[in-house]
Amino acid sequence: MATMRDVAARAGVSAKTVSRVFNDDPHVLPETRLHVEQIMRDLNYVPNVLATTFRNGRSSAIGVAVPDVVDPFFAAIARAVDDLARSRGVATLLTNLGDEPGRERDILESLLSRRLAGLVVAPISIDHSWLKRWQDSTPLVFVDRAPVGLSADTFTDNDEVGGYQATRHLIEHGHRRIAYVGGDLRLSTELNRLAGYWRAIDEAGIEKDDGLIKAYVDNRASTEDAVTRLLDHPWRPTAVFSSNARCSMMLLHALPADQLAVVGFGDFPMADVVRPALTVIDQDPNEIGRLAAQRVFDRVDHPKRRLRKTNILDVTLIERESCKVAARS
Amino acid sequence: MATMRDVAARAGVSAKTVSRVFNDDPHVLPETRLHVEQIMRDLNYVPNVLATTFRNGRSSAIGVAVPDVVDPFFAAIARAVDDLARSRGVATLLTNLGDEPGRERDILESLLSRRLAGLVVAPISIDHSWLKRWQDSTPLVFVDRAPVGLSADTFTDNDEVGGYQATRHLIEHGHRRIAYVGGDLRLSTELNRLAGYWRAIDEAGIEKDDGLIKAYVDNRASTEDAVTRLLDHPWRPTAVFSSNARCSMMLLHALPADQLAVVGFGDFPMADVVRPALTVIDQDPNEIGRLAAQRVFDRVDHPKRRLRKTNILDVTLIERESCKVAARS
DNA sequence: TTCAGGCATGACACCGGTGGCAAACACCGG
DNA sequence: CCGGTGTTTGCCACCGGTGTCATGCCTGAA
Repeated sequence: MATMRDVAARAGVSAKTVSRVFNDDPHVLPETRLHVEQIMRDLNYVPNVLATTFRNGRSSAIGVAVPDVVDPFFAAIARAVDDLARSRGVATLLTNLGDEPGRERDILESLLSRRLAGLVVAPISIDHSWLKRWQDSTPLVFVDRAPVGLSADTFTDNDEVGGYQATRHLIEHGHRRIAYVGGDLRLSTELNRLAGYWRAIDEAGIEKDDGLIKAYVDNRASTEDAVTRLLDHPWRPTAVFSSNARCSMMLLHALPADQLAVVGFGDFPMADVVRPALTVIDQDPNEIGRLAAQRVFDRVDHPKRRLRKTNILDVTLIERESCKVAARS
Repeated sequence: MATMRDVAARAGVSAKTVSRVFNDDPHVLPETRLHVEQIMRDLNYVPNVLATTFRNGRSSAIGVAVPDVVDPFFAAIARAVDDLARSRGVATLLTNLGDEPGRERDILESLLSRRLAGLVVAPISIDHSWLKRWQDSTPLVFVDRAPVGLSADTFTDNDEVGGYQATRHLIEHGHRRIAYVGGDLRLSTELNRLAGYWRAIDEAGIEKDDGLIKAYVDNRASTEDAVTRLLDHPWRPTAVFSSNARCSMMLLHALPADQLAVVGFGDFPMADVVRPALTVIDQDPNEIGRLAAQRVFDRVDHPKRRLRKTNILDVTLIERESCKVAARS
């Protein structure tokens, strides 16, 4: 690993001159430049990014932290951020947050202490007040879920409206007994989607039944359990609103075909290929990622420009077939 | 952003003592320790990881570079690496390589110049000789595809055998006209799967027909084109071997239902839910990721231990239904 | 001839944590 | 009371680029 000083010594110049050559500083004699460039090639010189980053206190890379890259929704967000960053010649460093809210802080702080140019995060915990001290040095952009105890740039979907649309759509197809299957209700996304569900139920004058609400469904076992209970319910539902893509995918595994009408929150690969093709509320993760990355760069380029912090994106219902399963009584 | 020296000044000790407190050095008086810890809390001190990394020339994080995190196969590898690293308290930094082989070097070098503890890479280019100079300073582990022009730890699937098994399986179901649909044939994985295909075809005494080979299928348009051409083929195939999960997923979109029997290389979410459920060669990306991460740590812990570099993992056929579509003539 | 001004180049400090070594002090047995 | 040992703490240099300022040289107008 040759250093700048190694190159300098060989070339018979100072380290600073090598630095200038590398950074295309015009104040270098063409012949000096050529000579130094030759030596750099000879020694396979690669600058130590760490030293530069350390010196000026800021890296050019941006960070992305999502709950789980295996989830196609988050993978798409990460990919969109990467695409935009790449077009600006900036590297992207992606990290999994996992499913333990307690570890979120450690993971994010480990990213932040690398002095990244900015951070896009889809949070899993419910307290972000500790991030305050990082805010003035690093642009933070939240996606999917809003921060708690912190004011920061946020791009979320209109979860309440999505939940409402999905449920409303099932009601319009003649369903009155509509179940809700979702994940962790401490998360704002889940809570808002459930709120939208209740609003649609309420508006249609349907009697509320907590027995149809299956939350904290997040693995195969709990999904099967929820499905069994729903099908055994004394007044069995004819339709289900699945509140996230993970649940939808697991439901498709666990649910006997054509038993219940389904509308899912969040599109995913193959949702249009399964039979019946799944009707979904589409979230457009690419757009979220793109906007979040754009915002990071806006904040980097114009530190004091005032921008709307809270941004709620519209969701759209993609009608396929799963909503059309008959509402047998 | 308080530094160690800020803490030291406030606590009336030297920076070194603060460093010792932070690193649980036993040679600190308990009362000194308590006092310094108090000041650290007061000032919200967070150590600059960059400085430490820079100082000792090595970070504790490991890097993962894959073609595309949206591809569930690579996402699963990344996730498995992350899981193992996490259990050792090591951070993982994930990066997309994208689909331009020419950019691979820049992206990897940008990762490597961050002086990571190790790098797991699923490469997209066909020349890795330039990585030689990094090898003695950073453990490199290749997954999915072997490096070209470089000897390094490698964990790949037995692509040739997988291609053979898939094709053989279709032959056993009575098919004689079997098409191949795959991606970029410059990649060793694709090439080996095709080789396995040819071996099975050959062994069964089936006449070779290059018209049934559709390579470089990598987006929706080229998939539809390939399907159209295959169905219009004078001697139309009755089955398809799809050489990667991406292709399989696109084929499921483009292929009219029940027209052709299909066996795909690589399982993916929903492959068992679509109708007919897709028969696949299963690659177990979790195992690959786990082994690769394990190898990185082995290399870090025991720099001179001798280990088998080339590791080829067995693949297994998961029989579902798509292979059973009748071989109509 | 002289001095201002432009240009190529170099010396040096600095970013922040830490290894190596020495200093300061306590304590012990002889 | 002394040398030796051990413990706590501090000083200094270092990692590798780069910002700042200084130096030396050359050109051209006064």
